[in-house]
Amino acid sequence: MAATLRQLEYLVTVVDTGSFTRAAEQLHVTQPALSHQVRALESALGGPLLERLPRAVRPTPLGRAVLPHARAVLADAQRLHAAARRTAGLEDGELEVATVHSIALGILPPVLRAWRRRYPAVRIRLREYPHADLLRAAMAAGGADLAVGPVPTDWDGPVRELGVEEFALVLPSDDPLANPPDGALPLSALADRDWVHYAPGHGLAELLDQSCARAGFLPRPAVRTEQTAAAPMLAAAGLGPALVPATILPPTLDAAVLHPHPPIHRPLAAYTRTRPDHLTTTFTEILATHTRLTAGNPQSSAGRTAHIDCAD
Amino acid sequence: MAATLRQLEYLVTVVDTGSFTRAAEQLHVTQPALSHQVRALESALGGPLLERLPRAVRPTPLGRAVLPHARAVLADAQRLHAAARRTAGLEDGELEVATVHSIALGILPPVLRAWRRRYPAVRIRLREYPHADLLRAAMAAGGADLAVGPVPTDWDGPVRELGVEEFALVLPSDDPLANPPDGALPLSALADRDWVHYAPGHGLAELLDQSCARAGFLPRPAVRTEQTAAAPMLAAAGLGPALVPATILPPTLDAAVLHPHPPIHRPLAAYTRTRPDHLTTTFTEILATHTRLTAGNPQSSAGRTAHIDCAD
DNA sequence: CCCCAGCCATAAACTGTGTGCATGGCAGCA
DNA sequence: TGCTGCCATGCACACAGTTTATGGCTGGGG
Repeated sequence: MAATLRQLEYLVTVVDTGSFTRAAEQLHVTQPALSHQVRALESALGGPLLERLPRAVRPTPLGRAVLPHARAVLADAQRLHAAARRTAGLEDGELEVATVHSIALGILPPVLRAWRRRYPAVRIRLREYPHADLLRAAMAAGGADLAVGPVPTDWDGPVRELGVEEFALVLPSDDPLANPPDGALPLSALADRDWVHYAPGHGLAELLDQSCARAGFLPRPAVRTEQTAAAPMLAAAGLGPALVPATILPPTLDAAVLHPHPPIHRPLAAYTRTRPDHLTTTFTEILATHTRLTAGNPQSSAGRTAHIDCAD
Repeated sequence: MAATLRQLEYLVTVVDTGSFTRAAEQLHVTQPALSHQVRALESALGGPLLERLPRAVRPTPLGRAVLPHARAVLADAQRLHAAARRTAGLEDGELEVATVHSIALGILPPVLRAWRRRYPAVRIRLREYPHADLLRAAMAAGGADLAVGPVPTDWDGPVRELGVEEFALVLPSDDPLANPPDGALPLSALADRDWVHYAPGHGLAELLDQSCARAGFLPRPAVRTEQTAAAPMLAAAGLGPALVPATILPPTLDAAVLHPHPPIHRPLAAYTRTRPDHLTTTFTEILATHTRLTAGNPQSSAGRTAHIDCAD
């Protein structure tokens, strides 16, 4: 009833070689098999496609009408196979990566640069979420091929741990507390300050609140920003202290950048729902290699580091 | 090993419906058949194309790379089937018609006009030959879908007779023989004239020679033209008498147009190698309807008409 | 926690399709 | 005339596609 790719290939080869016998040789089938398939195609399309002359074949008007389309179908099929090969060989394709805003700002740019240098033809598509819980939910629902963010809770797919992300305190350069001994400052020293806070639902709002709660106070918000990148800028401008991932700080920021004491860390991971394919695996390797994180496992430093709930 | 059209259709439908179950319904197959075919396609292309989520399916990077090509294949296959339908319905396609020069000049133009009015989308491709024997040989060798010309000798394919083509004598208007009684002139009256002849190998050269031989003389050529259409013009200009198919005479020719006596006819036919398809048959019907030929069968008038060898 | 519905995968049996071998018919050539 | 080349047809077999039956997993509701 419907034409098959094989039949179309047979027809085109018969026309190109000018004979059933030569086409059969070229296609490594027997002449009767070929004859039978072309006949079936003629039946499917409603009439003879080829006129069988004593020493040649000749396309009929119907055959001539159909031939260019047959060639197009076969060319498309070849492109399909070529695209599959290229994607498998990391010479084409697109990977969808989901992450939280701060990681998109801090950790991923150098990783994407390295990726682009190594696999220039494979595109990366970024999907950003304001909170690690939203990231996790979206990932569970199929929102991307790979998620990069705080280690997800109750995740039964493969998880690749990347290391821990450090947080920094940002104050104006001329703040009285801008130069503490060894550059470390307890959060409690800023208990009476108004803070550069994050908008409700932003993962770092939750992290800030919890960290301050542990230091015995509730941070009063001077301003709430939805943009992670704005926090250090606002702190530098004197709106109040900000707690930000160290990786998002611009190198040229004119501000005091201090270590919270005790340190505030957050373990990060790359995770997928199912066993990742070659493309996803390769990206994860580049990610692990080029990520500017503190090496180590939060469990091994649990005795000396504040253990925080992982949120963005 | 190789993807099949069916597998590609299955893949695209699963992606478009978002589920194997719905795709199976839409395609009128069972879900396991669909599952099995998509699996086979994944095996053929070297990896998973779809990620099976609990309530959805999601294309993998490989699947996403392949999908546009799969759609292209299916679209071209649809165009192929559509082209076949259109050609069968005389809404598309191209017919190759072989003929001799004089018929291309005289009989075919009004036929092609009528064809174009009736089937505007079906193109006609003309192949012209100087001699009916060349036409016949080319047709035997597959040179066109349909031949229109003098009835071929020893032809075992289908032959459709179209009627007989009359020949006319052309003289200058002021020729002493320009106004014979009842417009008929025996060829012998022009025995001492130099004639507008045709180039060697031109079918009408042979016809002229034979017609004159029957009248008892050999025509001396004043000029030999390769162009059939030039003959009446040269005769009108006074180069000598010309014998031409009546159908090629322009309506506005300033010349004496006489009937040879006895009349010179030539039976014409349309012929194919094998049983013609619908397109060819329809064209032949239009040809038979619109051809400006003398109705009749050369056999029925054999007693009163010079029977000539058919050449162009 | 259990039950149910929805969804996809797998196995086995059956049906449909593609292929090779054998054979025959036709045309062209020596 | 005989031989070769070429395509079509018939039959048997192997492979591919499909259905029926079954099972496993997830999510939602009681």
